[in-house]
Amino acid sequence: MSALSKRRLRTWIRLLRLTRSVEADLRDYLRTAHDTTLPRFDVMAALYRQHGDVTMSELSRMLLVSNGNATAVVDRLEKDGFARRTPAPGDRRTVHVALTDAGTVAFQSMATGHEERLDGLLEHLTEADLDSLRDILRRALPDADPSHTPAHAVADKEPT
Amino acid sequence: MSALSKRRLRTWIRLLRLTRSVEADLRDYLRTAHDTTLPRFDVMAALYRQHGDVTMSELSRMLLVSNGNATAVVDRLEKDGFARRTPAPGDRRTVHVALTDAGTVAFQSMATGHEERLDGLLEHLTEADLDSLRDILRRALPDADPSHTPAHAVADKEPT
DNA sequence: ACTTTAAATTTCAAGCTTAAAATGAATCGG
DNA sequence: CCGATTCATTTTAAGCTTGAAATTTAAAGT
Repeated sequence: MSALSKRRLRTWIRLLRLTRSVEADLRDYLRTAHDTTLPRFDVMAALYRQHGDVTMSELSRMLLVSNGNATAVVDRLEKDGFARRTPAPGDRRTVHVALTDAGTVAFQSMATGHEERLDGLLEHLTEADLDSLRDILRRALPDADPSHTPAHAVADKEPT
Repeated sequence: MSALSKRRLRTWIRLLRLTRSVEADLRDYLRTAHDTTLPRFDVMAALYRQHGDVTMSELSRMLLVSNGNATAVVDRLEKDGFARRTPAPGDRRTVHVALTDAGTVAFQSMATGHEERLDGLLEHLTEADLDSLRDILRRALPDADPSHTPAHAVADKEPT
């Protein structure tokens, strides 16, 4: 196996190390400060962004999780009063999922803390680093489907 | 919230998108080609690297997973005959975990396929990209503890 | 109308993961 | 030696996640 392939493996391990430790910190923040979890937050973020009328299929595609998984997390959010399912008019197979008012309020507070926390975790990344990363990640995932945006996505409509 | 903080959030989302889709592909490969899972592979990779005498605590630190999680995955590997627990001489609290011969053989074949697969997934990353990424990821995780190497780590003793 | 095919969602079993509590063992200060 | 603390691991309960099978509905094709 080529030296380049070994370097790719090393880089992949580094990438995993970063995402896992950042996720561990965010998970901890969400648990202690908001008594919630990362998967719940991800779903709420996706619902908040689209504000309303997201189908279960869209949800699982956005978050890159299985359809059964989306069902389970939405079930729990619904039980907590943070999300609501409504039958889609016109197609009885489809349901529309949305945040409730309580869910929206709860999410906004979570999102602020989440962004602050993340900002601290990535404080050593400069504008130049973010530029490079954007280019590199684009190159790594050339077939990126915008509907695959995996959660957290609270921010930004600004030009990339 | 600052524009920089919003950019950090966007970058984080991109990073997650990449790691999730790469993980999904590797998971699929391991399942179809080797009838195993990513967590099992990660544990086997850690054991293979150290070849022998890894404690449960070291394992969970290396993989950035909880101690209870390490227990569960090692339990299953042991049941499959791929890993072995032996009491540590001198300290009756501690156990040493190692791959069995069968585990070693199985792992080597998985690791080859895993590296090839990953090489394909990251084929668009050039040497220059890998250089940049190494520097950026180092900056992002300045307190990186080398014992936190999260799995997969099969390759490489070469200089970083 | 009827069969087939595809689509959206849920259900299910198995496994993964975490945080917290429990167990058992070593260590340390008195 | 003793009590307290710390350490290594396992256990437990709850929740997460997947892939596959099952349901239900819609859309075609005949």
